[in-house]
Amino acid sequence: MSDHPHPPAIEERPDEQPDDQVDELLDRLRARGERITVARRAVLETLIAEPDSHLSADELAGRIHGDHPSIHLSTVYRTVEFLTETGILTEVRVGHGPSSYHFATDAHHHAVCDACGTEVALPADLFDGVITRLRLDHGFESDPHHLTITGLCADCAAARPA
Amino acid sequence: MSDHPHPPAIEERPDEQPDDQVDELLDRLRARGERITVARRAVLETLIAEPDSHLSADELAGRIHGDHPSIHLSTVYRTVEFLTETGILTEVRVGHGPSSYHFATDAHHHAVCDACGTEVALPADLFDGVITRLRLDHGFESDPHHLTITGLCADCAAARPA
DNA sequence: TCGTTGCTGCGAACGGTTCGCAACAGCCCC
DNA sequence: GGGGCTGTTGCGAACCGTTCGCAGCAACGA
Repeated sequence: MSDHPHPPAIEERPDEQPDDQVDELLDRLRARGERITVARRAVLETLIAEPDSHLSADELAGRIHGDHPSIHLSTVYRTVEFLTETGILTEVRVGHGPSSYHFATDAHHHAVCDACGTEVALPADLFDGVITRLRLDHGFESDPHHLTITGLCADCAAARPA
Repeated sequence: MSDHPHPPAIEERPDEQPDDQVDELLDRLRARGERITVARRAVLETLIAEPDSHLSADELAGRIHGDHPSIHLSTVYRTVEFLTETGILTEVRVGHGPSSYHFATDAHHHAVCDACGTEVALPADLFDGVITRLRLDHGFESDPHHLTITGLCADCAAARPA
């Protein structure tokens, strides 16, 4: 796999066609000696088709079933696990629910509401100070691109009586 | 301690006997009109007996079974849920494993290692800047006392090839 | 085109947690 | 201190997200 737990992001090319983006990612896999399979292509295509969403394995499988009814949920799990290890995807764990996945290019943090599950995207530099202190004081290495913090979103905080 | 949605911490009295601390917490429940039951007392006693640990529902049940073999695991789940809602306990979710619980008095954050699951306790003020920015920029209210951040602990970061 | 090897489909199993229900136990009131 | 109301418990089954084992298949190099 990689020589770094958090590989460099792929280049952003907003002018590129979705298919080209998928091919580019697949080329990266091929270059590493990984196999290109229908399931891997399908997962990438599905995520590229909904750029800003965070899909769970189950949601991915549901969408993929339209074009590829034979791709099994467990294959989706194995595929997202593989793509996460490879550094192409990032796993986001929200509360008690299922994990969801998005492209690792999409560098940002998340605030997840404990009450309603809403996710708020946060700027990538928000935790810079904290991460530096963690490293210096505790030797702890945090992924500077994908952290999740919990609390109450504006709506739920307002609705909740102090 | 604060004006935020999470209830005020109970007072710390290190000179107090464990039993007195339990009684004090139970008095708080009684004052709210909640019932005092064997299970609730047992959970509080067990957690007070191991002040710095973070026990899962299963671990709690295991310890409680020594004195109270009839207290069922599902009762422990319901009890910690109740005590968390009441503000006496805090739930800490680490990685893919089970939730664990500790007293809400014990204000600190956690860094959890993605690789080995080690928890590092972090100073309570570490996230102050981040929390302020979250509130001002996103209306998001985070619990300033109990956040969890993930990454690699010093050992695992060192063991992992660059 | 063939052989190797890794991926997939399938279903069963897993771990953590929740649920429904009848029996029980706290607490209030007399 | 004896009811009675009502919330809590014990129990087991169910649930949900996820993982696993295995046989068959398919991607890729030769």
